[in-house]
Amino acid sequence: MRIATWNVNSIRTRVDRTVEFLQRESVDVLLMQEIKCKPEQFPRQPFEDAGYELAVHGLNQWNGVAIASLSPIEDVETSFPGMPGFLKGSDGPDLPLEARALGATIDGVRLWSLYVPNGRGLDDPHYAYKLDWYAALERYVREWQAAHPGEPIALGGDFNVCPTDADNGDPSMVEGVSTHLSPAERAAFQALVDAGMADVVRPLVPEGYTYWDYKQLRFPRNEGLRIDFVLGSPAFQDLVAGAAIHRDERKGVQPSDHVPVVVDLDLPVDEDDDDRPMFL
DNA sequence: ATGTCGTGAAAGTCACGA
Repeated sequence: MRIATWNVNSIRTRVDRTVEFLQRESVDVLLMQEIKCKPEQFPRQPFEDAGYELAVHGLNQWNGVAIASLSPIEDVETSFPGMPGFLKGSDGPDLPLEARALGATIDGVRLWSLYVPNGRGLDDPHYAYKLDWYAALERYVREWQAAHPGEPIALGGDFNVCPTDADNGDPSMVEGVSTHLSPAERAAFQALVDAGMADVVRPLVPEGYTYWDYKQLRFPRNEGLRIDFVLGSPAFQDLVAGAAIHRDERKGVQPSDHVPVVVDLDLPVDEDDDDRPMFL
């Protein structure tokens, strides 16, 4: 099974090149972020014509996540338990949830398409929201793994953090000033790793960015960021057979500012039932 | 010059988010 995660930056603008990529690369499951539309606005037909099922979660023109899959999509959740909300100018619990998480089980693998809050600025309320969001996500993955020992789960998406200095090639990003680089953000990301969710791409693709700003010739200069990841539990890690970052998707007509990150899984198959993964 | 994008609302440009 081939899984990809991709911040598409508006699916309505990029549906053709998105589906072309899926077909060209034989992607079985695509985790999308920043679809920037409501479900009724999502361009379903090109995906369905290509054989994909869809799960879509969008509330307005902001954020929005979706999953396209050749295999059936089961047990869909539009937020993870404990996920915090956000409302500009408001504080406290029980704020409205944004469309930043979509969970589903596909071929026995629990998958999440995640769009972590950007943070906007170190003094911005959105930054505290980002850290809260990470902390809640860590609690969720710990609880899920405790409740489902030995089952594979992965988090794919735009994590809006450069975990290491090498992940920041954009000179406008300054330590101590910019988000994505702060010790607190890096600790929040590392806490997911410490909860068992390893970056399964890094060992196979040690170099390369996944995002280049549209401004300032960032792509031609290769001044990008590595902020899109697939993090997997130990059972998921055991399935990983390959990975790739598709840098060329930043080229051409109307590219997203992010590129797809792909992970190949070797799913063991029960000989008595080809549709049932062995680990279930 | 935040110099590029994408969206929606009001509008034939602006505000917002990234």
